[in-house]
Amino acid sequence: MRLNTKSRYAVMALADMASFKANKPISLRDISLRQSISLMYLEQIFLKLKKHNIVQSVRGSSGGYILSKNPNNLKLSEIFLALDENVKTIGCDKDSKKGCNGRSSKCITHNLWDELDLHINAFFENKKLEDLIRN
Amino acid sequence: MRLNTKSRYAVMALADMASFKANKPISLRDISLRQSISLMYLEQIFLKLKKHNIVQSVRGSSGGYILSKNPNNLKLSEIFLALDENVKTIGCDKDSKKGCNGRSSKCITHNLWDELDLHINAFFENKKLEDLIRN
DNA sequence: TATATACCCGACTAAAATAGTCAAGTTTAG
DNA sequence: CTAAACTTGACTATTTTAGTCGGGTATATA
Repeated sequence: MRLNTKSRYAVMALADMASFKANKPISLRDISLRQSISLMYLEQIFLKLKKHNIVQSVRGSSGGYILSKNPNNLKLSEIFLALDENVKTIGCDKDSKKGCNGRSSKCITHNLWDELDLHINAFFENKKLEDLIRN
Repeated sequence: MRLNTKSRYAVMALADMASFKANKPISLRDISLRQSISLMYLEQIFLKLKKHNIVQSVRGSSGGYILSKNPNNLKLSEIFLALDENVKTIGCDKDSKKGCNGRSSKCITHNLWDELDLHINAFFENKKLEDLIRN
């Protein structure tokens, strides 16, 4: 798998929004300042979050973003999915039916990576955004 | 975290050795052919495995490698450790006391990555090489 | 003893991924 | 009307990955 800064910052930014509980839209500029994340990078991240309907945008002056869901109802797995990061371990090509590593059948470790994926995805399936800010 | 081909190939190669159960040392050339892994790359991998005493080498003609332990006693976590891959999620700098992301205190998602590490490490702690070949 | 086989090991490199930046917008509150 | 804030695609430097290369050393066996 591959957890990069995009995923990490996305979770940080959303946790920031959730803990802030503003009635107003929250601007990326504010999140940028509070969480020490580059504004331009946040824009890139929120574009994806918006496309996956995790946040909604309000344009114009005094605009910003608001969470589409209640934090106790937003699974972390949804966030990773939005960033094309749906926790895939490097390993065998899941799509091709052709087997692994140029071989004609499944490789000896194939099932292992499948299990690992399940294990990790289960972790993120069971974590809600709310869990991060309760503490 | 970061699972790369080195870790993956290491597990494949060791599983190959375990399933072969030769009394003779097994040459990298044989493993290379059976598992479709470059010989030169295997050499690099086995160097590390040897340093961590996961395998032992027999030099010279008709030499090769033998497993140092019984496969039912070799945890996958040991293999990853040998390859400097002791499952670290990208995230906050664990060593520095200085907090995360240039901030003076722990970031809002700090505990999350700690938990994830534990979750993944537990998976590899509980898996033995034997588990891969029984099936 | 010759020699082929196989381990040993550091240095190097091409390709891919990451972590952003930049530029040029559009929308809308005040 | 203008400043704040979102929108979007393209671009790029740096780092990491996934190996290769080359020149060893050791030893079983013929």
